[in-house]
Amino acid sequence: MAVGTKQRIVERSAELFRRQGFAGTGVKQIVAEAGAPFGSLYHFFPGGKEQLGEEVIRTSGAIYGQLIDAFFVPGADPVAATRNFFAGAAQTLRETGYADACPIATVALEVSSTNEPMRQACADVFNEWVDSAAARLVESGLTRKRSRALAISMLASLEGAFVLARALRSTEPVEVAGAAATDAVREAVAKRRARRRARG
Amino acid sequence: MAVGTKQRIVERSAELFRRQGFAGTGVKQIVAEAGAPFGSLYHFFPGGKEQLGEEVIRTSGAIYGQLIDAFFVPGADPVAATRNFFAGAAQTLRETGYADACPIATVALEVSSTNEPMRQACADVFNEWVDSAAARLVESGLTRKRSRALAISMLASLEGAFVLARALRSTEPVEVAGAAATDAVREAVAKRRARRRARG
DNA sequence: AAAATAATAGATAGATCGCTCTAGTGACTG
DNA sequence: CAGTCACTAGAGCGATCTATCTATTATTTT
Repeated sequence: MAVGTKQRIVERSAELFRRQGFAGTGVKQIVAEAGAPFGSLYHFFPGGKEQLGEEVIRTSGAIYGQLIDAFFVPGADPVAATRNFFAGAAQTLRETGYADACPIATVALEVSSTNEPMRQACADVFNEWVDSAAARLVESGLTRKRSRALAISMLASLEGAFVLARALRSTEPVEVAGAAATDAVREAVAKRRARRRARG
Repeated sequence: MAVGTKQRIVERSAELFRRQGFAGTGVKQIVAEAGAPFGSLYHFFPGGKEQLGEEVIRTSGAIYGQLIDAFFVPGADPVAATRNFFAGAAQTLRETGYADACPIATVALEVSSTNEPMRQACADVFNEWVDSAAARLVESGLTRKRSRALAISMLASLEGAFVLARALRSTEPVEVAGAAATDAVREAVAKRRARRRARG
């Protein structure tokens, strides 16, 4: 087979979950769109829909984490990275008819108060993203504390902009939030440089 | 009756939708928790679950809009308002076990690609919030353009912080995003004052 | 080649979904 | 006092939900 059945199931589920949510997506729809036999879903995921959901969150989270890493390359300018990342997110939104934004946010809000294993999976993914982005900011000379705060602030801006953009069918929130995030990174880096100059 | 059946249905639905989503909440659960007869739901909402959902979004949106207005009072300091609003949001999160954040964000992400009337309702609510907050920033001396951008940026930060906070079960994102938003408002107001001094 | 394992295939169970329907109650109104 | 209308009350319908079950076909191992 070209692409494994399990992988097709996970990929289709990821698309459907992010667009219409976890509860709003039926297993019948998943196997139908994945071109997979119904029995195969429970062969690969004995834990049923919940196990599939958790695996989809972690897989999608890892892929999106790689996307973040691709922009925030070690040694590169974090200001440009921030600007480019938000611009890319806006472009993806337009190209997919405002469907593909954050791969896990829709599910995260659904399960945070109702499903502990899946909530934990979302939390792990968010923590990985924050830690990864913060690590790059540390490399740019910011303190650990400042880097973490900036990474959280940027991610929050991005996630919130996605919520607004999808509902409003406009990329304006992503562009505005991107500009604000870029400014924040620029100022943080500039302050750090100024402090170093004063000391050195 | 102390509180009307229709109102009880809307209030319970609002709580359930924001916590477990629209698709994840059954009409049987709503009437059971509202202590309402099943038939009454379809008496008050002939359009069924979708009509109820749309009304819940608009009602909850209006209530939360009043909350925003209560902080951003005309003539008051927008910097303090921003700080206090985020602090209040963090407190509510803690007090409700990270359940009550934005009243419509969960539903907004679920329906944005699947249900046009409900998506439009969410869009209307978000636009009202932005316009309302932006109007107060204009009164603080900012340009219309700058006010709108700042309002969108603040709302995006808040919404995204809610997503992270609920999944991580921590108010850190709300506190960090609140500090960043407060800084942004302070700087915007300061710049405006500086420009006025230079001209005057 | 035989045996064991992996994956496919789909019928079907049992519960729950949103919703319709009829019947009944209680409070105003002519 | 009869009639009307808003609301209550819940049985039950067809559809759909997740999950299990048996049976069959590929693939790998011995």
